[in-house]
Amino acid sequence: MLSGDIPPNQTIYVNNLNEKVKKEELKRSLYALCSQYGRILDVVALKTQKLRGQAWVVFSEITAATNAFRGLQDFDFYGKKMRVQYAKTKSDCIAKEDGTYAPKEKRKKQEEKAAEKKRRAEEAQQSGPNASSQNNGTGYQASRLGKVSQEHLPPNNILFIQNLPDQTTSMMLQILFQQYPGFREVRMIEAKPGIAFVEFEDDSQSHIAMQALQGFKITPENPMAISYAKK
DNA sequence: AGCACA
Repeated sequence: MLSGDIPPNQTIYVNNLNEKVKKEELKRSLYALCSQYGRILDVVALKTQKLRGQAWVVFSEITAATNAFRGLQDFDFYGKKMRVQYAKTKSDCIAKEDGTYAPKEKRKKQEEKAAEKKRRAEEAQQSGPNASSQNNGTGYQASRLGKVSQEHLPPNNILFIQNLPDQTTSMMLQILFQQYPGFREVRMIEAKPGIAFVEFEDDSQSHIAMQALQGFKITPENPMAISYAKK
């Protein structure tokens, strides 16, 4: 039996993800990586025992999901090969769009879970540690835009990236830029948020990556501005 | 391995 017997879906299910990556960074990196294949409506990732190492990326079009499905199969992501499938069911945010959203089932499920938990708690008659840290700092901050200087500079194997969101990590940039041949490294400066340097082996390779990722949005608010670095 | 929507 083939494992790819799940019908196409505009949501892809990704697993074999590196579980050490924090949820918010994981979501942002997936957003950034998957944006190349089309418009993304949502990225869902939970770090519960059952759901860590997995994520769902919801595209606005099935064709985009299909391209991501193919293009990202075995993609090296935080040191592990991404495994991509179609999601088995429709995402809530899609159901919400076409009016088929049925919150009742979910509530029922949640009620069942809650009831079960309560029952167990009552039976055990014990007090356990409350480790429910719901830190949802979904902070899409407005960028410190100001002056994104775009003067014309001579070709350089090093690229200068501006207008990055605050939470950008060098790993996130590596994931994006390493897809292009000749990639060497990313350098970020602690004291200077919002910018980075990305080095390639030569000018033509840096040029190709610049063309490919010019204006690329790590978050919807932050199209990156790429130029050659000054010599 | 594991298919959810805090």
